[in-house]
Amino acid sequence: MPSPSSQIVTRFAPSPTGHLHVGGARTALFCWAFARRQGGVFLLRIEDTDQARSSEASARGILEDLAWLGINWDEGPELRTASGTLGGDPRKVAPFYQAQRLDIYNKYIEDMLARGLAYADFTTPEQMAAMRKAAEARKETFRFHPGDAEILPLAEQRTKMASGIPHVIRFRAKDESVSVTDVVLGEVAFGPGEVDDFVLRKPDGFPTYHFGVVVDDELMGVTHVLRGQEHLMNTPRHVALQKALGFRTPIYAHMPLIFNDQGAKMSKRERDKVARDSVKQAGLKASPVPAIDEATFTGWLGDTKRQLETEQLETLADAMKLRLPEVSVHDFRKAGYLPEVICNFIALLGWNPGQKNADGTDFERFDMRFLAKNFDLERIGKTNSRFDRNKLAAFNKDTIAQMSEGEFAARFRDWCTTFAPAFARMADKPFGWLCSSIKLRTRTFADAVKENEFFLKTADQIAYDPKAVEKVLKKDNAKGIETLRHTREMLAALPVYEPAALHTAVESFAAKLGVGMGDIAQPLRVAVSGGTVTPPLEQTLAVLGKDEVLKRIDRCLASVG
RNA sequence: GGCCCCAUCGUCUAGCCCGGUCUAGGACGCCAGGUUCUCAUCCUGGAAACCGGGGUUCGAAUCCCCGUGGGGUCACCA
Repeated sequence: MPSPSSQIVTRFAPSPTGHLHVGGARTALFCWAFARRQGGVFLLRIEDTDQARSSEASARGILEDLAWLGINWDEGPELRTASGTLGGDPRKVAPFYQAQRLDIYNKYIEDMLARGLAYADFTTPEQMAAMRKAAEARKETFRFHPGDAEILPLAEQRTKMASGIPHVIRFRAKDESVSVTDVVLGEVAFGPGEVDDFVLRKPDGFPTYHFGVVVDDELMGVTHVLRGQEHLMNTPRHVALQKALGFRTPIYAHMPLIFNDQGAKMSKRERDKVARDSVKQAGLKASPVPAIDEATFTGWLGDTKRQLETEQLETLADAMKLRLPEVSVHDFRKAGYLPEVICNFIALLGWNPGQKNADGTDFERFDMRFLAKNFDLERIGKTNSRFDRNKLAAFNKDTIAQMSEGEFAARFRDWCTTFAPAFARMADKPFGWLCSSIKLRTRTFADAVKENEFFLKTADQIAYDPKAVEKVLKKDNAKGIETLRHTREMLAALPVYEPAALHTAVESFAAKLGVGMGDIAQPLRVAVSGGTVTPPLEQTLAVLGKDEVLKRIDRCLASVG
């Protein structure tokens, strides 16, 4: 057992303003993996200092997404899961919600005020904006750093604060250069004046991100800060603050960023864009779903900057049978990606194990245990990467293909329970047949459901694809229809509707007619599904059952022939 | 624009730190062929990259400089 002082502590500190993003998930994963590898502690802290945007619901959602991914935190808010409770406070460093730590921050503010490390600033937002604009007009970078003479004496600051005048508390920055040591990037130097008198406490009494992070990381004993490179420019501020307060400086590791396929930042906006574009293409003038009111809809349609609520957007997409690009962990879950695959894939975005398989191919398929055993900071790359959904899907497909049929059926059913209840209601036997027939052709659960919707329709809901009808049934003097008629008789006489029996029946029937399997199968496919693509014939027929198969053939014969 | 980071196939990357074994390897995708009742799987083959320019060196994808390109960041948001 390492002594407490040598134990490493990592932390993931999301702000609860929405769903967990894949970038955030990767940060959490790396923090988790590093802590595991080092035998340390992985802590979760909720940075809910933006009162307007934070919500308990999204904090909860983030906890659940992390738990689903298998990124288990040792300390932090508690969450009960099927396999136990996550989180807790063995070292007594709670609370883990920053909004509950205001007293702590204020104590440090008091101290800094008294020591002249910080000061109350009564500049109004309007004045700030004007100064910023003036600096811009002079083509200068705006930095708030008044001369000593412009800062009120402490006694005067206190009087004004006591009288209730809105103010912020600012850090009094020193005019010196700051050097940041980063495990990934190396030494990064920032010249004097780069750190300005940034805000520590907002007018509402809540700490800013910078202040909360520095105080909490110190108090919670965080030794390693792993975060995205978008935070690099914040680091000199944090280091300056730590110095002023006499805190330790943790070891920093800034990770490369993750972009979408277009090379832009992955954001919810992409989803709005896809939905908006297809609404426009469909020429819709009003919302097809009641969940979105008139004004919201037209406003959103006309303004590319506007976003719909997550719920609204999803309802709209469902109604239009649209597939939105996934950006949050929840999106991927809903689309039917496996949590272990997501972890494997995002781990590869910016890190790789640097090992080869026996056949010389790169070793890139690994599980959480492997990460917990082998993850290191040294192999984190420096270059930003694009999130390739194609490759993710390929990983997902391969993982599914390697599952046993039993495992696939269980996990698919489990997913269907929440995301495709109609499939979850299927009886065990047909569901099993369906699963064994689609396992090798399933990329995601959502795709599987979409491709196999015809199973759950009623005979009269089947829409026949005109091209398929022409090619398979009507061509060559309706040869297909003729074959279908004969096949119907054979199938009507068949007592057992199970894959093996159906297979022999169809095969020997084809032999009897002196035709190939395809000549029998294709007309049947069209009759039973409306199209030319279905899982293997015997399973398709078995899943549907005798009554349904005959009903569908009859209807097809009646409406096509 | 200031500051900062980065740069190998379309994409993710190995190799770079400790120059030669790199006619630069793998994966996803793509193309062609084969197996097959459709689709898919599976098998075989293929096209595909060291951003540019200077150095250093016998020798550079690997080290240095400049250029170019991309990205991040400049909040009383985190």
